[in-house]
Amino acid sequence: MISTHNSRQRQVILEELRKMHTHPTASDLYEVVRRRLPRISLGTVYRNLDLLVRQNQIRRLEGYGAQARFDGDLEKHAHLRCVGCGALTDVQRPRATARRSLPRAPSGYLLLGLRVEYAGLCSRCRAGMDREKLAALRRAWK
Amino acid sequence: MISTHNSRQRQVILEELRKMHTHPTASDLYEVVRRRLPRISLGTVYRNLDLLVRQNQIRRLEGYGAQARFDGDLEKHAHLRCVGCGALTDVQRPRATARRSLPRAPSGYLLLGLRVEYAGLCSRCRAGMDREKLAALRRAWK
DNA sequence: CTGGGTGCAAAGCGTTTGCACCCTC
DNA sequence: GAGGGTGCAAACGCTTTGCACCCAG
Repeated sequence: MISTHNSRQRQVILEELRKMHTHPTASDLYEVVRRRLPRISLGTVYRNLDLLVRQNQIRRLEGYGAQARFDGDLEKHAHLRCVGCGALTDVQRPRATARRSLPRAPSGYLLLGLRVEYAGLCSRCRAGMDREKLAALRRAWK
Repeated sequence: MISTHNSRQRQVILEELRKMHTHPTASDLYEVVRRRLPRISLGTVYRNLDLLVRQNQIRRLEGYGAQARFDGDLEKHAHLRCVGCGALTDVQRPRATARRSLPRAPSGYLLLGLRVEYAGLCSRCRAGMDREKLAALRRAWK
């Protein structure tokens, strides 16, 4: 991780992301950063998030849902996503899913690592869900 | 999975997806289906893929990269994604990442399951990559 | 004849990019 | 004064949607 000079905007983006534990989208973060830098543009937020990801200073979380989310915490942890509302929560990754649980790589491939994401329902989404729909969800994830 | 009547278009989309093992995007599939139904529209492909996903007849694969990909194979398996070109390959999921490797759910949450995705480099992408970049990739996935 | 499904085109939405300007070194 | 970074707005790419039409039951 080559640490280059950070512009004021980049610095603030990084600080704010590290403070948040909600895995914000680019525009969530834009709203927060705007309180300190009222003239910043959304484009700048995107550009700097990209740069920070490339420098391994933050992580981009992709997966269900269209929008990318960002994580300022580089410590090893997994995410639990509510399949109802999309909320992301940090969880400890169980030992069983350690690095050695890699499969045999198909020929020619170099294996780098794995990503694990858990799926669940937060209490709110669980409450507002009828029996039938819940059963369908359980079946889909069986 | 309530099996309702499938329109001709939906039937062909499902058949063609099940034949393919490339985890096509919607427009990949559109091109293929078009050979059998020249007047079909991309919108119809999207609508039917959505419907089939909701009916648990196929799976939508999301993750790195903007485009969703679809999988007609419902058998339990994991995917290996080339971080260079985004290609997806099926891999057997090692036993270590079985259902029981679920973490303790945060309070209020109902855990449904987990998704595992492996990251790697296909031979082509590996070949065209300099030492430095490869080292950075290894670091990022360590 | 009725309703779900379709083709078409336009709109939507998150993200990227071209460009002129503006700092900082 | 040179070059990276910025604000702004337009463009982009994938996906969704409104609408009139069509066709099977």
